[in-house]
Amino acid sequence: MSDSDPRTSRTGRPRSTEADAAILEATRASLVDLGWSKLTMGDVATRAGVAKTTLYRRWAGKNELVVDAVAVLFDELELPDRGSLAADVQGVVLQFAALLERPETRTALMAVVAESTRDESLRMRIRDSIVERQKRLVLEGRRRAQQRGELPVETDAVVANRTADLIFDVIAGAVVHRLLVSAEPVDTDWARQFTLLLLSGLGPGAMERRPGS
Amino acid sequence: MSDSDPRTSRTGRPRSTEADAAILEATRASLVDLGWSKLTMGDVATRAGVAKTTLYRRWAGKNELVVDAVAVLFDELELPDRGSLAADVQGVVLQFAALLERPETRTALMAVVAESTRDESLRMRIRDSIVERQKRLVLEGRRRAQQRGELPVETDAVVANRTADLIFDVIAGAVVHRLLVSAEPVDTDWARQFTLLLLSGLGPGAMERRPGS
DNA sequence: TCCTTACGCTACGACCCGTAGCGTAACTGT
DNA sequence: ACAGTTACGCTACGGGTCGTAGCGTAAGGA
Repeated sequence: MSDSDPRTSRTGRPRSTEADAAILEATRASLVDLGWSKLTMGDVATRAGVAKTTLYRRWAGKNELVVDAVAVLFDELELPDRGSLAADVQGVVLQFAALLERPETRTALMAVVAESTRDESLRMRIRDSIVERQKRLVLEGRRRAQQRGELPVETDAVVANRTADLIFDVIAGAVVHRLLVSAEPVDTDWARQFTLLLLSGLGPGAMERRPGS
Repeated sequence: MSDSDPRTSRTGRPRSTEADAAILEATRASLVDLGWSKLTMGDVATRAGVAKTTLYRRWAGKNELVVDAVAVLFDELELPDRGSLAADVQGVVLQFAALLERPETRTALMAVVAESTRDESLRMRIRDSIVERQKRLVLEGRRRAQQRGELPVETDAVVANRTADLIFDVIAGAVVHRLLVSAEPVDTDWARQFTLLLLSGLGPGAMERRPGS
């Protein structure tokens, strides 16, 4: 976020929160219409009904602005209890795919990641506002599976954390790659096949001990 | 590639192949130094010792140029027989990771993918010059595993193809996500853990029937 | 009321874009 | 050898975006 700690500045005119919202909304809209490369600060300012200088007072540039504009979209991901680990995984895969189908998300995510390869602070910004926030889904899903007895209870906290990171990268990575690189759809069939692979692996006999549905 | 079919134009001065190579090389260099957003056609031309107009005679713009400049990097991936499916997977994961560690690759791949979300022809260009070409690794690895008896021989060709696509997305996606989004290293430990997950899954008892290290 | 900060607006030099026009270079067929 | 054809390097151009500075005004706090 554009650091707006109320304790830092108590005096003077406060920053307009409506402007903040309008700018982020305008950024997403502009992203849909123009795409990343043709998105300009001037255009966003016009759409938001705000002066261009106001944008630069809050964000250093295009990168930071877009990260903030898109980060909130990921918060809508949820993990309703579907009764089994397989169903939960499949559900979150389809949800994540639906999120990435939205033009502002797919465009912005990849573009910002691309830019972050040369910008350490931007990379951390992405990590904090997007990646770390969504690991909650993995942790929640695993917790439930353990309660159901579908997964062994991890004793070593370090190993447990590493495993959660791994699973997160595998799920998110596979969906992103399928959708944005391979350019193929993520439908129910694919989600089911992927879930099966994730739970059972492709080792010998994997296809025979298939978990429920 | 910049369509250079020798049959189309037999007469006149031929296009300089040295210039082609110099331009692609200069593009990669500029990508390393400046990153995607600050890379300009003029800069590439200067580095290549070529007129800017020459670039536009061969490529429509930045996107197409960068795709061609980076595509060849992926061809260096190989799959030497390491004796087991697990070892083969682990090997290709590390190789792919090493490729993505190179600044020109990581920057370019993500940037071009981002741009492709709004450009159908660019998406196809990526699919053909990068994605499809590298599926050979999956097919080769599975063929070997089947010969060793590690995997069942697929009878249905359609299913077999779908599975190959899935595996490709999972492997490539996980590595890309780990490196570029989560911004964590892909080392031997991670590769081993990932391989174990891919082969055995995370279902009940998966960790006990681990395949040969 | 004074102080402080945010806002909208305008203007600016710097840079990059993509194209046009020109003269020259390289290769081909007769 | 010569004309025909295509690629090249170079220069110049209008159009657009960048990021900043300066100004007067608006909105809160002491």
